[in-house]
Amino acid sequence: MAREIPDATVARLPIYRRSLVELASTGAEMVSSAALADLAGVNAAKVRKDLSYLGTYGVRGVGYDVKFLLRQIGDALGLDIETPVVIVGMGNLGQALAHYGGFSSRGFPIVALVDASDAKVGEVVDGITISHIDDLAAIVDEHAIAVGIIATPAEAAQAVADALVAAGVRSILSFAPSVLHVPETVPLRKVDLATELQILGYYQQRESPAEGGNTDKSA
Amino acid sequence: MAREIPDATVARLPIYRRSLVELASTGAEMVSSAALADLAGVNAAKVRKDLSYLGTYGVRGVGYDVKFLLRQIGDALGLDIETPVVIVGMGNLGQALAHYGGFSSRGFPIVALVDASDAKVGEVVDGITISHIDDLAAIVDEHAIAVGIIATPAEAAQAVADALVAAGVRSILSFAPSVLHVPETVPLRKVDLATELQILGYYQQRESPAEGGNTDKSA
DNA sequence: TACCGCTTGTGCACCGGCGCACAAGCGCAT
DNA sequence: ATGCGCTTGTGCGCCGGTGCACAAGCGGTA
Repeated sequence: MAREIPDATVARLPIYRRSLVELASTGAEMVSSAALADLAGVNAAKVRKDLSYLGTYGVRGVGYDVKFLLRQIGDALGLDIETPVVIVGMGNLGQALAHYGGFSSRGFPIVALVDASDAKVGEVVDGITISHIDDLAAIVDEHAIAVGIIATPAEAAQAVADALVAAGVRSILSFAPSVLHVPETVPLRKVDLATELQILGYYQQRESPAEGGNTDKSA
Repeated sequence: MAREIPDATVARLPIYRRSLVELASTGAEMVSSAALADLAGVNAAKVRKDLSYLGTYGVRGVGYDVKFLLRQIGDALGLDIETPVVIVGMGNLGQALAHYGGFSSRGFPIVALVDASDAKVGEVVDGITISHIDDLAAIVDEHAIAVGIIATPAEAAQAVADALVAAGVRSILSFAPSVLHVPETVPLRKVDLATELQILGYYQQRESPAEGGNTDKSA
């Protein structure tokens, strides 16, 4: 049960999952590591090794059971239950994220929106009324919110992160272009749009022979 | 001149840059690797080694010249000139990205917006009129666009990527949750919002003692 | 001029990840 | 029942990245 899954593998599991969902919708029952590797854009050996961390469920000479594998990956990622999310910061990005359907459809329903500006509080976005950040703790508690998304300007990000942690959120996804400090027990991931472009700039300028150095090197 | 900067270092340069801009605005002239490391949330030795790839510009016993370092990093990332960007896909995410000021302010002005839907074409977002995707090649040519941002649904992403490459875009940033294939000469980076949440799900479920396994492990 | 404190630059050992390549093993056909 | 083809599971060598720890070197002071 207490399997230790390497970070690199964890980062790929959602990709496999996506590919498997697609496969399942075509009616496929079984899939080989080579076929899955092709869909996910990675090496076949890597697929096999990654899946072996979930426990071994492949059948030699045949492949993997698509549905079973989907359940295994879902379990590993904790997707068996819905994980409520709050978005902090209702600027352009926050509003777009609120409208973005990809979260809810993948088990991360957005149940609350929060902003610091009185002008925004009370406004309704995508069916949810924006609350004031001062009420964050109560909101997190009420909806049993596990994940906080930070979509504020950089200056506010650390204070928001602190507030989210204090309110009991268990992990954080930040879009703010700043360094954040959170307790070790709170997983934190950062996505910085401008940084991504700057990285591209380097490789583009070099007429790069290689990929842009992403976490996953897949094409 | 033909310095080979490791991928991991390139990914950190924008972070350093951000920290240095902040520092410069406080009037600081010099900065030590330790101070910069603190701001950027990384190890001091790593900072020194990273900067050494730019050529050596630190002074022992003193530190680095903030302005000079900023220029060095800017040069390495190709930020000396503006890099025009086109956004493809004017759904929620595309519109948010169009409004997001962080791109233009960092040397990546958004000069064109494109969509496949006739309903959207002609609409004005953030001062730019949405064009039809069929005109992509002409638009890229006219504005000398170097970077394409894909903000379409997964199904359309590969076709858009192909069109961007054919139109002469030199690098691509994709937000579509799908695997994309592009020529080796075109740097590609991917950001998948739902994937990020799923990864968090794993660590959260494990009451992780570690960070979320980001590309950069900094706090 | 000589010394001292501070900071850079880097050699080195370690670690995680990658992917080749092969043995182990399943199922089907004969 | 036997054998064959196909696919998994993994050992192993390799490579990039990391960070400690130390020598090299600058500037200010006496």
